[in-house]
Amino acid sequence: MRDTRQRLVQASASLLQRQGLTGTGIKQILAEAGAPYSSLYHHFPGGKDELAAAAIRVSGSQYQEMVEAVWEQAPDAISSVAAVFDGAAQALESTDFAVACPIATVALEVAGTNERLRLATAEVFEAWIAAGAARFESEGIATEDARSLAITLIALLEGAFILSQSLKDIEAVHVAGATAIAAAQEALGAPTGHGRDPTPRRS
Amino acid sequence: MRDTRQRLVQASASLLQRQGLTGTGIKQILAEAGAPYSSLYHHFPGGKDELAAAAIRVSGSQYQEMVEAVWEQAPDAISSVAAVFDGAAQALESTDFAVACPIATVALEVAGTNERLRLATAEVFEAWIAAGAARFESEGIATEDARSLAITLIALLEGAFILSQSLKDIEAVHVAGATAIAAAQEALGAPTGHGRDPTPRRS
DNA sequence: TCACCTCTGGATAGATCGATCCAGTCCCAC
DNA sequence: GTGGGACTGGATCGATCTATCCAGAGGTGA
Repeated sequence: MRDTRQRLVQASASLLQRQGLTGTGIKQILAEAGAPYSSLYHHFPGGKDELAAAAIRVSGSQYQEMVEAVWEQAPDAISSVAAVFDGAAQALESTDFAVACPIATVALEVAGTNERLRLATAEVFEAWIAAGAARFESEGIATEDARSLAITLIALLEGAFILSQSLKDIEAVHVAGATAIAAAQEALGAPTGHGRDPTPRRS
Repeated sequence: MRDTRQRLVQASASLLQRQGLTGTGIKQILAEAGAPYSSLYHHFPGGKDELAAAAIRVSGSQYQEMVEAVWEQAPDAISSVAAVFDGAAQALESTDFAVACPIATVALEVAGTNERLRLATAEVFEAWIAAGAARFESEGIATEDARSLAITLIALLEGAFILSQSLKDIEAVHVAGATAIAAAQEALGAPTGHGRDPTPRRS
């Protein structure tokens, strides 16, 4: 078994997303990965922290790749924004609100308590912002506006995830998606006509 | 000491905000509150869960009151939105990014693992949404649009908190605040002139 | 004063936490 | 085949976790 390291990282990523850092025990990770203690400390001498840092970075870039794949299937930037929020809503529903942001829970947990892991989450968010900003720049939006738009969209998505997961209702994701589309349209200088119903119902 | 119960709730609220649920131990709460084990289980026979539920509800309504106080000091709705985001940014900076949303960390932690506490966080968010919607309705916005606007603003604030706390930078709160103002202006049917610089710099 | 109830004080139980340890297995180079 | 590094298996450690337990302090009403 050469992929023990990879299984440890994937098991950690999955459990961290659902239970957070302090809510996930080493034994649980080992059980899910089917690995003994010694494998963990062989591959990650730094223990839980080092494993969690790797899991954060891996799941962060996996999520980014998934979003980019969705993005590229839409014909234009506005449709891409809509597709990302629709996809997020669908993922929430089909997993009973278990699958949302892979790192948000951990990010909040470690922000004031674990500088090493805080930096790992910051790297992921900064990569997401940079990727989004690059997309919007290529649409002709000025550099600073592109960055601001990317931040706005990520904030809307993250905030909607919190509300949707707590309320067990995808309403917030749809509402935030409509706002995201409006913000993108304005930044792109598009006509003010709304592409979507701005007041979706509660599900 | 008749206020032991209250001290327990306040200590829990403070620690839960900063460390989350599983990151906060009973002993730490008792130490901060200056209370023995038996007091906790006397006032909260349900143990940690019951105490946490009380803390979530109390800190949720305290935060709501604080936001409403800021809201009412501004001359109009748009200024109120700006004041809330400015106040949030100031609170983050002055506490080294420790004080943001009182319940977001716990909300994400318990969403899929603890139904009782999930319901407590859902109550708080629903109360915030209802309060915001009522404000916007009184400004002449249609019921459903008012609710959607409230959800959008809360999502923007929560998402910006995650980014700001992880990146240790208030940029996201300022950017989200600008988007929130634009969304409120559009819902209010205001002229499309922007009240604020839409592309704030990084701090 | 005495009985009673609320609340406090702190020891302790039983489980689980992250981490360490070392013997053993596997595989590749030589 | 044989030596050696990479990796696994699992017992075990001390700390910490939540929760329970009961004796006692303090105030109140009869």
